[in-house]
Amino acid sequence: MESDDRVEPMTDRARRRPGRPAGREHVVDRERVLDAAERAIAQYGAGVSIEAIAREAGVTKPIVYARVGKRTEVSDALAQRLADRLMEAAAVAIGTRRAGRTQLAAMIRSNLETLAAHRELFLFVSGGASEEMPQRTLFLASQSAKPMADQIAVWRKAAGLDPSVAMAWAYGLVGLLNMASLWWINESDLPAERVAEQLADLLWSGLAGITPARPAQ
Amino acid sequence: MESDDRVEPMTDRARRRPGRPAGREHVVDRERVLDAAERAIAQYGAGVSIEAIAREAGVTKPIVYARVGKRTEVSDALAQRLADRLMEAAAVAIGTRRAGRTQLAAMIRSNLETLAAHRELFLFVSGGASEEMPQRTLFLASQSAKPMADQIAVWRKAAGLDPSVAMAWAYGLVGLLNMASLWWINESDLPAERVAEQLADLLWSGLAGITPARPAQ
DNA sequence: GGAATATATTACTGGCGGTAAGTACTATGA
DNA sequence: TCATAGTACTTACCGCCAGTAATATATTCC
Repeated sequence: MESDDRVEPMTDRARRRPGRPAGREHVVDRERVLDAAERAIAQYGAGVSIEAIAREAGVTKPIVYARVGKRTEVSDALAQRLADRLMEAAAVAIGTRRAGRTQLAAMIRSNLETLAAHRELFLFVSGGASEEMPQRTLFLASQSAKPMADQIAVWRKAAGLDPSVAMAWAYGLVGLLNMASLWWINESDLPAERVAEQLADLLWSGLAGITPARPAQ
Repeated sequence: MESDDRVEPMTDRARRRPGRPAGREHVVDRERVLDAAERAIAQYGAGVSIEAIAREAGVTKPIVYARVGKRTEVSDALAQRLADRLMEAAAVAIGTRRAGRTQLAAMIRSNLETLAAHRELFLFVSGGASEEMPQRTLFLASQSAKPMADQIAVWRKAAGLDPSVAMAWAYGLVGLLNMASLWWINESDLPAERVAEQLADLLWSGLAGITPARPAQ
């Protein structure tokens, strides 16, 4: 409700006249636009408009299209950033730990906390909607799943087991982490560490222990 | 460019004049609108417009709003239907099998096949976008996760184990099934049975066996 | 028969994604 | 140095769609 004096198509500060600006470089490059997109998403939520992203970057809408592309392309670029951040955080969390249950729990926890820290970005990226959702969701997931699948295949081979499960497992694990994170972020007040332990229990030991193991039921 | 004779706002067949129609019942009820929504989604994809849904139902847009509500409410109602269908299919697939790995694989397979059969509906429901995505995705997930969590808690208690893992596990499992299904539907040509076996391996026995680490296992 | 009510359609508003048209600065060649 | 081409912005616009208001016709109640 504030500052609605007339139509103000550009950002309040830094109004620019039409035409080429004085200087020889782009006024903002692709990375700056994406930075601005992240800020705008953090501020306005996942439904943020391209116009708002442009305003945050200090330019107008067509510049966003020129530097990055249409909405889905913005989303893909940010998905890449988010996936990189997840992998990086996981690497840090894993640290020097030996592979095993403890390492797994650390990885899950870092995933929970990283997604929580980039909550709206996560939603923007996974909420593209439109016709082509499947490709986009899978694209996002594949950023994390592909490397994971490689590692799984290596381990399985080393253990003398069938490595062809790698893709299904990797996508499944990514889905598990995403959904559990979404749930934890929105509806749970347990500490990240505890949820990570619970999920590590499931993933490390499996469900085998939970059924009555006896007759009946 | 064909058939652009005037504005033709209603469906081609069954044009209706404005005003209350002759008869005392609603011309279509809520369930019919939702049926039409499913057909329209199957035909036009997840990005289908409300107008197209109305047309498929043989009515106009405001009727959809009167019977069901806005787009997110249509999506929620269909999410409920899809969740019911998943549970029902799972119950049939499980049949009389005893709880165990085989039962788990049957359940996963039914999930894969049911989602594949309702591919576009699945995408419509999980692709709402907008500001309130988290609540909506979780709402959808919770339809499946809540009953699953109850069952897990029962089993864990019966086994003398901590039942507080139930929620995290249930949401995680739903996420795993959804993502793996999405991957399988779009990118894999393995038979459903094989993927179900692979995922059952993971969920039943866990990851414990895969690390090279030691003779652990 | 006429007022009140119920049930539909048509018409409109607002906003947004995406693009075309217009404007101002820079670079290049005579 | 000046004209011409090219570049990098802005404004203006189009089309589509979600959601709602205004309107038209049928039924019900007195």
